[in-house]
Amino acid sequence: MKQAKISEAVVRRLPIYLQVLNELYNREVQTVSSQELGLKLDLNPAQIRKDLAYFGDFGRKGIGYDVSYLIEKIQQILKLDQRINVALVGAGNLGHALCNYNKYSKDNMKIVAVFDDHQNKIGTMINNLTILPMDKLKETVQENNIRIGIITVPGPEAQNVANQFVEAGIEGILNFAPAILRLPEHIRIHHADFTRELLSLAYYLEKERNEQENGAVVD
Amino acid sequence: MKQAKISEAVVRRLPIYLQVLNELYNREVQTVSSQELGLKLDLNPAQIRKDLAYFGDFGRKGIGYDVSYLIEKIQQILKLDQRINVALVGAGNLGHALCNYNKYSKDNMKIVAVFDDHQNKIGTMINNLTILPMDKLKETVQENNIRIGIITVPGPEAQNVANQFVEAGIEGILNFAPAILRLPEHIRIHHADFTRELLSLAYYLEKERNEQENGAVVD
DNA sequence: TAGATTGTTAATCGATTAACAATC
DNA sequence: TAGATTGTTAATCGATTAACAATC
Repeated sequence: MKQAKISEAVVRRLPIYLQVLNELYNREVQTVSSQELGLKLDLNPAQIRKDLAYFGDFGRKGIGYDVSYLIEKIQQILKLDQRINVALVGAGNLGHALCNYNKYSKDNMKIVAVFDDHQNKIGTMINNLTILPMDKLKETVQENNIRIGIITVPGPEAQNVANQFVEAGIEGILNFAPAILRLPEHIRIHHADFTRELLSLAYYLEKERNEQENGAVVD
Repeated sequence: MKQAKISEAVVRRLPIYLQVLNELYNREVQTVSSQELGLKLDLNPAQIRKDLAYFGDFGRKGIGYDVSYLIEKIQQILKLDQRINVALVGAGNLGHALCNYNKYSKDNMKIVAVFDDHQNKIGTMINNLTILPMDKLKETVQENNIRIGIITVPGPEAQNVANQFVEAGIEGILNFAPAILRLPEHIRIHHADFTRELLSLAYYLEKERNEQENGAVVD
């Protein structure tokens, strides 16, 4: 309802709610109940209600939630109602992919600057953005009110890039590099390192496809 | 120590341990304590010890953990000691990026087939892989013992691709598309949808302005 | 031996779920 | 009104952390 300490688990579910709500909106569904959302997302309806109730009374008893109203509210909570400028370092394939995503995004987060330190890339274009050299990072971040930095460089370079982002005054970092980063307390960092997801996925595979008698791990 | 129910939270930390251990290994560090790991990863040392103890007695009292031994053990736990073949659908920039990663990976997970349904892409190469049409998916998966599928197509196509993976007999899916997927119970799905990370990151911006510390708000 | 650090049990903390009065 | 569904409190479940005997 009011200000309580919102746990990270709750915040991480908000974008998921937003995703399914957008799908409903596109199908012109007006109203949805926590039960229906729970079914779609494999979540407990009570959890969904509780999550949303941290931020306000968005639903109507006996009715459910108005889809477009709830979308609007969650966008506000996630600060997507304000323009948030993003910079990206690392103009490889992954960097390209993220910049492309830009074009289709209808929310207010935009990659507004791309950096790389390879001479052959500097000055070339990704979509409508010119790739800039790293020594332009700080001034660009500051002049354009850039608040989030995305790192798509190889692992060993990631810490260095992160440091430069911090130095430039960024508030949050989204890191795609397979690396552990050390950052000051006040910088928020999220990881989008797909190797983590891929390796943990492997854990859940069946024991062995080829039935080759792996002795139980006992010593 | 033995077989207990391992929680997902534990499994998701294993790749992170592996990452930091690999860094230590590269710096030729022989031994590491849970305390040191905890410092690097911002995790409680007791948690790290407990996580590892689910799978065996890997450490030595008074000494710590042997880095290369622990790497080996975690790789076994994650099934990285066996070859795991992966297929990827969606040969865009993101697909390219993941295939490139392949080259540098020294573990046993490999993307061995790439699919796309755009005529202009079919037959062209990514690294050493020829892009195949979707109607070759099932036979390729089955003939090559492919167990994991990666989805890097646009959101609206993702469910369809997922269905085809399931049909082909895949065990797990890593989904990069911004979409909610419905899948049978027995299929493990992990999300690498960066929009989720990016939107939840936005939530944490601008903390400073909200810093007005109003104590216990009760009504 | 003295110091360090594990593996593990017990205590704490936090998150999820159930239940239900309020109410549309 | 009767049926549905919220917001919220209380109960449950699970995960994290502290503490410490065992031992290298």
